[in-house]
Amino acid sequence: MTYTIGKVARIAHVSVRTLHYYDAIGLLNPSYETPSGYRLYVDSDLELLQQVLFFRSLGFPLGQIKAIVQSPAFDRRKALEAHRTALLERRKAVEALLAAVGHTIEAMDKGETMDTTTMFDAFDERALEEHRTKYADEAKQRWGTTDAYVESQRRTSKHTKEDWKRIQQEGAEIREGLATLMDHSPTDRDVQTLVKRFHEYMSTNFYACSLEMLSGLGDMYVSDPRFTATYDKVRPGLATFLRDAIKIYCTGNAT
Amino acid sequence: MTYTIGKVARIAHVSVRTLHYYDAIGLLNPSYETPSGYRLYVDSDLELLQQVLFFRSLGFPLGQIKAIVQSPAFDRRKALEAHRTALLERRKAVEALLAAVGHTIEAMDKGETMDTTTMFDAFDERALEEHRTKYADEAKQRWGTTDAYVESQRRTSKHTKEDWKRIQQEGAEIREGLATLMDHSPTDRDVQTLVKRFHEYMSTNFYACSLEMLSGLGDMYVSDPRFTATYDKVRPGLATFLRDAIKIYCTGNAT
DNA sequence: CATATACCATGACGTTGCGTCATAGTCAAG
DNA sequence: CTTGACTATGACGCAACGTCATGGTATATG
Repeated sequence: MTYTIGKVARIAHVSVRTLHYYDAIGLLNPSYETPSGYRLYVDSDLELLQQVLFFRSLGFPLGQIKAIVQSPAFDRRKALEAHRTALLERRKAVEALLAAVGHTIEAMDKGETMDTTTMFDAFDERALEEHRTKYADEAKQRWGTTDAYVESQRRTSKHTKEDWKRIQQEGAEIREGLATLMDHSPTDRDVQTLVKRFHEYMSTNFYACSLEMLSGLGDMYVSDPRFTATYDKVRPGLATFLRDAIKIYCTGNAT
Repeated sequence: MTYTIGKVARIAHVSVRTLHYYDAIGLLNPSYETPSGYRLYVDSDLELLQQVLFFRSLGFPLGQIKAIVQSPAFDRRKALEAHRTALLERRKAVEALLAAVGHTIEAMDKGETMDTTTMFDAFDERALEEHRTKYADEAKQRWGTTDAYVESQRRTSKHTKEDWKRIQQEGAEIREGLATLMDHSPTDRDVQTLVKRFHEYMSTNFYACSLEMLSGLGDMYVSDPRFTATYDKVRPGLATFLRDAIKIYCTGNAT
């Protein structure tokens, strides 16, 4: 019993184009063809197609499916586990996006409007939020408390629209100040004074910031593109400069 | 102050190619260019780029980003909500894949091997599982019990490798039998006898199957491509035929 | 001032899995 | 013999760039 391409399409509920494509990429070549060049599929072809569709339904890319169905020795079990891992990562990625969108909506509720500057804020604030949560999690694990978390919640959620404008203003001032001092060494007295102000600024407006957290924040300014961009836009290299200055500040103030 | 494309790329941490692309699609056109055709970006361009990257980081497609950043009147809030909905769907899709992969791995553990026939089983079993769970959920909602679920778990998880071979064998027999009777009416006595056997087969080997559930199963054989393919491969039109026969069986046996 | 080097431009192909024409040959029925 | 249903190949389109390839430009240096 042989089937023309259209019949196969109807039986398996795929489009003719799909079968054309699978033939073209060598995933499923019909066993026979008529003198006039029509594709003819047989039962074993249909079974192979079922397998293909099965793995497709699990989200495997066609390239892998080809490897899986065409070599019986292929370790399907391992492929499935690996695929599961990949899917878990995909889910994590989507969840990160969801969190980001959620934070943005929140930020909009606070600011009501969305001009250029609040944009930046929302952008940076997301990174900041992640940083804080990360530390809060670690703190929770180490000390079994959620105090830091609770406290920080209190601090950022109480800000009014006016507050935000002021906070953002002061942040810009600090950045500008640092930018004009970039020709000096990060150890420079004036620079260190600004870092101190930055530390207080963070602690006052965002969340109680230990020296350790501040240090981590400095690293993030260099490693997280969201922050780096904001700082480097004021003056290229500013992010790195601030991180170095923070490191020195933290070392100098360590108990 | 103007920036060449390379500088912008470094500041914003994107590739030159990306800026080329954004220029090409009209998402971000530099404000000036040198006599020799070099792109020159100004500060306002950088700010626009920041906005673009912001929305990109939320997972928006560039086409939408273009609309968002280029018309100030655009309702960003609504766009965000809509995007959130889309992300939720994406997460659901990934989770469905994860469940499917999980089921397959389980099925492999049961069968230890993965020949052609167990493949089908895993394929169909997934659909079956979804159907059962759906009904279990509804049952839970209606009667506040999880009995159906628990019972089915007991029923399917107790099968040995031998059992599965037998079950699969009987399933094939029923399908074959129905296929040879397809020229008759679905109301035919022999057909109805086979449907009864099918009902018992399902109840014995899978889960207690009320007439209502059986009827739903019949619908699924036509609407869910995973089942339809399995049945139509035996003989095209078999899925529909079985559904019709099931309907009649259910009507005839209704209390 | 000529050259080496770093930076810029445009063009085009590759990626993933098909959908969607466009053009043209083939087959069975009336 | 015509018509309509079906088939074939070929090629563009989509999303968001990465990655050459080819060639002009700006700048620092010997």
